[in-house]
Amino acid sequence: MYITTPIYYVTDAPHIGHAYTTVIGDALARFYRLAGQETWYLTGTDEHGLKVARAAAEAGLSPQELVDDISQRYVRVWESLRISNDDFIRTTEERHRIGAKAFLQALYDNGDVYLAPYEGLYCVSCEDYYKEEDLLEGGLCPIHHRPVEHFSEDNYFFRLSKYSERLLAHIEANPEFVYPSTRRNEVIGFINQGLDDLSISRAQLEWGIPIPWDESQVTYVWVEALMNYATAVGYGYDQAQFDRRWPPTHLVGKDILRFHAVIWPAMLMAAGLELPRRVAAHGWLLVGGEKMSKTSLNQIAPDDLLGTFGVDGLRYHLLRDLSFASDGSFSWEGMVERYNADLANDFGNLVNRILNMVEQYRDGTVPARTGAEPVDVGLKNAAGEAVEALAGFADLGFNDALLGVWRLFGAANAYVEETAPWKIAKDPEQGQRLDEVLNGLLEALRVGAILISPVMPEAAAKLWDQLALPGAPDEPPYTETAVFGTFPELTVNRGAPLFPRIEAE
RNA sequence: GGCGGCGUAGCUCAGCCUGGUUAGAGCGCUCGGCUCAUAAUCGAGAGGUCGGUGGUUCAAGUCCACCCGCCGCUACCA
Repeated sequence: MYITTPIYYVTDAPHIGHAYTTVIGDALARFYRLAGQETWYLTGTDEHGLKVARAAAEAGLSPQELVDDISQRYVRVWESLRISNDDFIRTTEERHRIGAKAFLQALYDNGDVYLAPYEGLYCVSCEDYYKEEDLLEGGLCPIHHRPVEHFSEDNYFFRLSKYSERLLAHIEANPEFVYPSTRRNEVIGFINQGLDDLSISRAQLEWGIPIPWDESQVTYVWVEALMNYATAVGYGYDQAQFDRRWPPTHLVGKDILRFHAVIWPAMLMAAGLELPRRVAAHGWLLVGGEKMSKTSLNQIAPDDLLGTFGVDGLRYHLLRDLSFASDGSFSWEGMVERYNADLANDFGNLVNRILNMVEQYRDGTVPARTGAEPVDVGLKNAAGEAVEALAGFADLGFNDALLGVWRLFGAANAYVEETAPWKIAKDPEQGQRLDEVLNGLLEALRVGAILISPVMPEAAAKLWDQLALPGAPDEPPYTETAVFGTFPELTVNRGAPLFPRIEAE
């Protein structure tokens, strides 16, 4: 399973919106690995184009210096969020340059590229094109209130129009190709209104990848950026790797769906490559709540949240409180509520109370069940259902799947109440029953650690350590390791609470 | 304007495609229990004219029409 995020444009510092996409991809990638599937997770940075060149000039840096700096920031943020990407592609890398040129050449050789004048209304101040209807009265630039110029240069065009029918046919034949269905409708509507050919080169720009057959032009940044998904896995220089990884599953924000669901597939058709398995577009992260409404999404850096919620708290919130397909609101209050209710109370406290009882009543060591005693089926069933719920990750149903996993913790808490170990512990004749109860609870924690590992790798690992289990919670396949059985006789070591409660100010 | 979507408990949402027991979940709230635990946990409960009107049907949150409110897409700003 080859999973990609968009490559992020380096004029933007990493913010919570980038983190949302990347955390989703990470949870998905970790899920597939946990399921035992070979998985390759790619993210990276998009580093060419006019805006970068301009930003570098403003900062008094060379473009390369600028992109080196910003791309490193992304690398560091993903490390701090425990993103498990297998590769990080930068479009200024040689492998991308080689691959992109090969890709362009393939389009050219297929007869899908031609030279034609690119005309438009151009504002010199903006250094940008406008459409007639976007201008103010009298043909003035809406930003600078200056007359725009009619501008024309020869560019290479990709015959996008040629692929309308085939794109529609593919989308019709593959209902899962564009997800969710409302976005699929938008894409179909867009194609139906007719596709124009796409300008894929720029003559007045140096910071980019030259057109292979005409080095006086560089590739239009969007077109070049899309190719990263192919060049990162060997296109044009390592066919064996490419064959092994392709095709990808693309995770994108709804704002860039069209590039991934129309332009990119058409390019792939022209290059003779298999289309992506799926292009999944998630909704926006809207900023609500008092503390954050004063600032914009762009200014919320993931670091601002890690101090209070921790990596796992942030990751859990992004996956549990938001629904992939629709927009969701992101608020400090919402995060605190969710953290306290699910992580501190339901889960963290469960871990703490169980380990505490094991230490108090059994000095940290509970004998393994012999198998002769009846296992309490309710707890075992709850674990089985939680394992089934996790499969929802494959359909991007993270919030529902997590709700399902949390039912196991609810069942374990209820089981504690029902069995009341603190009472049994006072009765020497019920020693065996106490062992059985505690063993079942430890086993529930062991299963839980496995199931949360795609979302909360840190907490999963800590819990695993506290349980003194060998190996790691994320060893595949979970469909076998997470089967509820007997917890081995180990001496647990209760650590600090996994999720200390956050007190409201 | 065209195309598409949404409006269900205080909050966030599921259910609607394939009409049919007392409309569900999580959080919040109220009451009760418990005391191993991070004032955590367990149980019970309150709370909804399912945006409005009309229609189809033995039966509509669920299908149809219209209306009101909100939102998305309608190409080259990563």
